Amino acid sequence: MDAAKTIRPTESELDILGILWEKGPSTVREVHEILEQRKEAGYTTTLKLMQIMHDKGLLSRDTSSKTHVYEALVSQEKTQQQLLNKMIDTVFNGSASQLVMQALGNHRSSPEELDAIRRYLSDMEQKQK
Amino acid sequence: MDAAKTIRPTESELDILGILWEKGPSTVREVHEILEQRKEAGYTTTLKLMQIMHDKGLLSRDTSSKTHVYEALVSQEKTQQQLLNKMIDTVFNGSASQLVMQALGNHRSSPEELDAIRRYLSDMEQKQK
DNA sequence: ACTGATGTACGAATATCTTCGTAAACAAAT
DNA sequence: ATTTGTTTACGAAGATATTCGTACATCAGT
Repeated sequence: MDAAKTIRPTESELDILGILWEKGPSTVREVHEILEQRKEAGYTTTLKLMQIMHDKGLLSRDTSSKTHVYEALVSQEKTQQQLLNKMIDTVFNGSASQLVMQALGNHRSSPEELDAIRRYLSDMEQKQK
Repeated sequence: MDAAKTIRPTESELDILGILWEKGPSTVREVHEILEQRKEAGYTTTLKLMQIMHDKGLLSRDTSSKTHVYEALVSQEKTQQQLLNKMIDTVFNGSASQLVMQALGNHRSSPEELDAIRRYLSDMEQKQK
């Protein structure tokens, strides 16, 4: 199956990846400052975590200046797919549409978002014909 | 925030919950037999896991006969919501629609499923008016 | 040169998850 | 009654993840 390695970030790693995807390349302090707003965390904890992620190949690191700059090496899209598929399989009885409806009902999206989804569905319909 | 306890099943626990949601109340052996088809697992491992889940309050247990019968105590819907929200927050930049489109593109759903989603969207539109 | 602030490296303690061996209880079959 | 197979209970080892203290390096301001 996946000769391309499976991406399995832990919870904490995902938190950090999320920040890096949004902010782009960042220092430990920048990541930490955002992380702190969401959860209790010591600075060295964040540092260690990011070092481990670098060891695992999840992050790249630019050490040219004293303060290192980290960047996500795994793509957000691949990770999303990976997690979605796993979730659909185990929690949604294999049905993607079940997941979709749950997601829409839940977090009620803005009208703009719903429109985007409608357009997306129309496109898919076109292509099927 | 969530005075109602947060549900945080582990990976393995989710596998078992998935089976119990689908099959309903089951014995360890029944669960194990299905689990085995998907992954390497020893019987006592499954047993232990289910005992732990019972301790945690994730499963109920009927011990009236020698062979105990377990049942999921956490609802599939609540768990789905919980996991979805977490995922939307960390991996999808807080955008439910981004998740939805990724899910639809991915696992391409059957025409019937897509129709169901369209109907669902129309319903939402109605209610907004 | 000293001080304080900020950074990395490292190691280790803690917590959590996962796996399984072994023992004891029990029932069915011989 | 003894054996065989199935079950639960228990404990502990092994794996993995998380947290943080401490030491050392570096730089800016005094």
